[in-house]
Amino acid sequence: MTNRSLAFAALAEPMRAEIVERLAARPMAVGELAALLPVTRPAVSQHLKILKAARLVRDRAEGTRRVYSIDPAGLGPIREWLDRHWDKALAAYADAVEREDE
Amino acid sequence: MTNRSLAFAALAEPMRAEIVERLAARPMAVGELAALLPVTRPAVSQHLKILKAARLVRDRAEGTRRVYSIDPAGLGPIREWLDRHWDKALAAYADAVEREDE
DNA sequence: CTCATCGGTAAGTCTCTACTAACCGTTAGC
DNA sequence: GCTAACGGTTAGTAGAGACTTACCGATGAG
Repeated sequence: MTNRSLAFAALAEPMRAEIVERLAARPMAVGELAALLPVTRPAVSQHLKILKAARLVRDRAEGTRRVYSIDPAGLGPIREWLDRHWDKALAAYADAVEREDE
Repeated sequence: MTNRSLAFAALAEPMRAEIVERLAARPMAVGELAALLPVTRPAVSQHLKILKAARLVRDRAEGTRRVYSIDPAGLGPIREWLDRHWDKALAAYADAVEREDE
């Protein structure tokens, strides 16, 4: 699976999207996140594992706690893919309109 | 489910991402798509239904054929969401760095 | 060293989804 | 009207994944 599909799949899950929103506001530890969300800590841990694989979050050790924050790396590929294909679609559309004028 | 989550979930499926890529190159009918992809026509039809619900594709009738093309409408919400939260994350990060200097 | 806290992992369950085969409605040409 | 082509829908199945409880390793305080 491509890294881009990993990122889309990660963000498709509403709970993971909310985790990203929380971490975007400020970095947080796992237990802190779990306390704010309607799921158990292991569930949060599993979501973070998936977000990390998609390079959407990073983590750093801080004593026994692991503080997670947004990783900008995963965003690039999906932004680029979206821009590329939608631009292509618009170009193809403009092309079709032009051809109709003939 | 939000429209944004619909769009992310739609694009998370590799087969649907490929359908989007094909349609970005040029609008196509359902059977035409199915002939190019390693799945049956009903599968393509179901994928298109999901992409249409996410407003990522449109369709127009053309005789008995239905020609599908990219719909720009679904792109906006996800681009906006990505930009908003990643900008916020970067701002929060800059803020944290600044606080460390104290 | 001991014990509590923090967090990742394993096992099991339940729901969701991607797919195929079979069917049905609709349009176009003869 | 009849028939063929096109495509959406249904029913059924196999696989993925989101969640919980229970467990285990690692760090830090006393």
